[in-house]
Amino acid sequence: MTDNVTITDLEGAVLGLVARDGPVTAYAVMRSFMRSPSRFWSGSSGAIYPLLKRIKVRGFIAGQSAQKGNRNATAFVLTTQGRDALNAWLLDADRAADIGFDPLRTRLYFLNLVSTADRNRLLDAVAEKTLAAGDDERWQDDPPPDQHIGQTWLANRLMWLKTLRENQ
Amino acid sequence: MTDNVTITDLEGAVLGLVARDGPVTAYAVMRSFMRSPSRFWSGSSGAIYPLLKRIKVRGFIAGQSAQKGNRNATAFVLTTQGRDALNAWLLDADRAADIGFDPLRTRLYFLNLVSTADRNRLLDAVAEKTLAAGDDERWQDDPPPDQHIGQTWLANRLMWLKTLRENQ
DNA sequence: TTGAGCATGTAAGTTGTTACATGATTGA
DNA sequence: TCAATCATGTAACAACTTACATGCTCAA
Repeated sequence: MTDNVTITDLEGAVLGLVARDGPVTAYAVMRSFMRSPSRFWSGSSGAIYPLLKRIKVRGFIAGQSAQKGNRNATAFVLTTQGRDALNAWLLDADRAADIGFDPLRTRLYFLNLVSTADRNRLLDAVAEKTLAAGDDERWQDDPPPDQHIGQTWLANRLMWLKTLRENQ
Repeated sequence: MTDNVTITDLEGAVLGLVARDGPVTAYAVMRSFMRSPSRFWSGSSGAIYPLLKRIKVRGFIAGQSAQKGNRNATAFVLTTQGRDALNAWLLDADRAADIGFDPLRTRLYFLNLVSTADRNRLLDAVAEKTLAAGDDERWQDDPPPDQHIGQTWLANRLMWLKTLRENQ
């Protein structure tokens, strides 16, 4: 695909970070993903550095020299083409409406293979961890509008867990 | 990792299908994933066939000859080791409690980069598609206990969408 | 008899993981 | 001064996607 408009979700999220956090170094991008509470966004250097190189070649970001003390680093900024690609990804309703990957939902489809006791133990453990996640620094660190996203998501998930637990 | 206990989520879901649907052919497993409403579970033959070979080598499934008319096929069944691996994956509370990948949630973190009008248009479009998904055959096909999972999930998601839309 | 769908794969390429390497900087 | 962490990568490997190939079966 030499499409030059289609990007992956990881690439979209990276462009979003570059757009939002201004000139950012590769390391800063990496840390942002590592701080994510989701394992899906591992943010390993082996994923981020080649990705950055990739989207730079495609013309979505540009590197500018960013001296920090005695050592020179490269900070990335969004280009006009990058802005277009980001917008297209961001407002793609088809992709945004997808149900994605949910490790609990996936397991639920097979959970009648274990005893009711095991099933309930799992649901209770997940509920406890979800509740505890609200106090996790990774959810607390975000600035106000972002923090709201995480908190409403968690609150909603707890409601779903309650529904699942009640309906046997 | 020659761990022989750790499996990926796709491998776990495949083991779950084999356990639940009894002796199944590779093609039947593939179709199950293709019927999934989530793009995450693409179920391409290039993913399923090598995976099946992989977990057979690891001793999690066994193939038995399943004649179908004039043509001979292989149907897979779960082994005792496969059952152990499935159980470990299924009841792993740490992994089950992860928030996974949510294409809407991911976009929300960057949605203040676009106009309020664009943001609202996206949320409305996603809400509409989510509502329509409930009538989708892929959500309707499932047998009673499974269908319930999908329907409560969708209902809950609509509530979250309403919350997001109301809070500006 | 022919096209749709059943059924089973493989090859090439892309993307990601894990693990390693290297060196600078900084606070205790 | 020394450990942590900043900072930037790469190499080997694993897993997945896309595209293709092949042949069977069955209903119209």
